[in-house]
Amino acid sequence: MNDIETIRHSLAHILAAAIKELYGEVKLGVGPAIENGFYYDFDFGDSQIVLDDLPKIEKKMKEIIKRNISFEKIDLPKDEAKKVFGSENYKLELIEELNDGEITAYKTGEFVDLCKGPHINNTSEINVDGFTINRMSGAYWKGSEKNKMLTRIYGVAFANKEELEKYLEMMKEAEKRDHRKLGRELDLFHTEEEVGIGLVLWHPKGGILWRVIEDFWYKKHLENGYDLVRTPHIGNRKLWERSGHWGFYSDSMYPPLEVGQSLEELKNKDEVKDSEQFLLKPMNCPFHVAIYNSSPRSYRGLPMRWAETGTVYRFEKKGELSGLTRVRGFTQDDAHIICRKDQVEDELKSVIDFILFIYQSFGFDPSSVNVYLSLRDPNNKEKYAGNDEGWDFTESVLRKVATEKNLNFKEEEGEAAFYGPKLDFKIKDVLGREWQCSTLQFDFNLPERFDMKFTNDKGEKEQPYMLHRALFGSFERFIGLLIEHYAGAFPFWLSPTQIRVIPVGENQIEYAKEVAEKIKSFRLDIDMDSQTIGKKIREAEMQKIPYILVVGEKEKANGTVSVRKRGQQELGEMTIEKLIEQEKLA
RNA sequence: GCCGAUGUAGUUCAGUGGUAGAACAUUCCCUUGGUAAGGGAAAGGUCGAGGGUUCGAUUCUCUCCAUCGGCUCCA
Repeated sequence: MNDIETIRHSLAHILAAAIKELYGEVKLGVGPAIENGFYYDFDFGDSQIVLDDLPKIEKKMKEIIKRNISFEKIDLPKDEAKKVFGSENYKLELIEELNDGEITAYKTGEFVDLCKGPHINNTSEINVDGFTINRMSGAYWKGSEKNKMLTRIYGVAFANKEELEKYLEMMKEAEKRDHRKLGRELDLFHTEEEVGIGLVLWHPKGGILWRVIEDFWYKKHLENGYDLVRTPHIGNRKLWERSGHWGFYSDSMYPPLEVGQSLEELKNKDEVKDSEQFLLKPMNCPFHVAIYNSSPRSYRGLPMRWAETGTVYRFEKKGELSGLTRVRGFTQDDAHIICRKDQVEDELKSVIDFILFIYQSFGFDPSSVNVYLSLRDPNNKEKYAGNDEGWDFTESVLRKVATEKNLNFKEEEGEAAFYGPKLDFKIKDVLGREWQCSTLQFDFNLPERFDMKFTNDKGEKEQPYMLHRALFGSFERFIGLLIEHYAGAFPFWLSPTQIRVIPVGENQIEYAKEVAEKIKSFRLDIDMDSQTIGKKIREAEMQKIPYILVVGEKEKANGTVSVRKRGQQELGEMTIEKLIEQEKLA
């Protein structure tokens, strides 16, 4: 029995073989198995391929599979390999990087591919109904935008037709909980071109959702020893020059506001005199550093934990924008912790605890959150700020606390920020894409550039350690993922509308108002439409409101309500007091 | 930014080389109802934007814009 991974990888070879048979002059890139399927990169040269070509390719693959040809492994010395792949420039590039002795290829009929395996023995082991070729896109050779863009063809593959169909069905279901779709259906937010792409407009229901989350956030930060700070949306160019953003981050920043003339003068194209430039902040850090540097600091005052829900603006490339998960204006739930070396470990631990607490509070199972320890690229040390000693210490202390906190993390070399190592927490969206949310980062850059100091217990000036951290990452992204996580059916405490009162007929409207008055501490409304009860129930269910209170003549006479809980049948008739007690509403 | 796809009413979608239709939503009227759609009427669209071809373009074509899926990048 073959591993599905192996089948997927073998299918990638068959895809390449099919392309070779269909298009001849194509150059091969690479073709690995991936989650749920496989892909292969091709350079089609001058000829083009479009989406409509995919069925033809799939058909050719099935034809090849039915030939029952075997996968033969071939060991090749380097020179031999270069001969075999004579005109395949991408393959030759890969061969150059391999050591002699490691080079193997697999032969499937006439098709030979550079590959270390493993593979299935024969194409007959593949179920022709278990896969489909469904997508294509561009992809840079070796993942670098400096290289040529190849055409990547994707397939999804499973052991058999049933599993494939189950997967496709699952993806269709997943699309129903897409936050962009639910955002519209539940009237939470929208974006539009006239306002600006990547800039989110939060509707009343989205606004209250945000507010509830934000209130929770403030409360928990105050409980956890943070102080709150508040900083502006724009800052003088000089600040961003000093922080290094002007130099290193300029392609992600909105261009400067010219503040030497009025808008009127600008429109008249008047000459600018004595101009100052201000930039929209892409990060809050330099402002927090400025607060720190505004007065001399003592070791006794550390750690300082300064939190701010700071709205930042980044000029993301158009093709990178996506719903709430990737936008141009977003609010980070930011905090900076400035501390002594001997405090670093405890601070890290408490941030990790805080992060885990947040996930628990919003119903995310820790196993659904992937953790990454992002380290320096050891072969490319010169591109990082700070010194070896600092990096060695911070990388090892991050690893230590992550281990002690039993985080199931993956180490990734070369993924650190230029200014320091970090621990990243990523959540998958409905389409399986990972989005970085919580992050815990060291910064060697700003303390140095802004010459941050404190006086230690020996009376000497010392540079503090600076940690950046965000729990949600950004409100936008986190709420987007939260919408998908709950499929829009938020728990009671988060629901924009918690309770809807539905009078059966117009004779109960007054009573419905009395009921509403009794529970006005909750977020509720009354559906007074002159519609059938069925219609109004349907509407409330589609809006995913947790509790529906139906009041008719009977309830009015008894001083009760008929309760319907979201997604369930009736809970029955009861008094308001009973409902609150039974359902533990607060 | 790059590769591919898509763009018709608020939403989901039909449709056509002779200037557009449905359902739901909206407004009004009738209905006052008992747990997922009661009935009727009205209103709503420079068919993404701008060029080109044509007697005539929403339809064909080009450019641009936006959205979606990837790539790169990222909270």
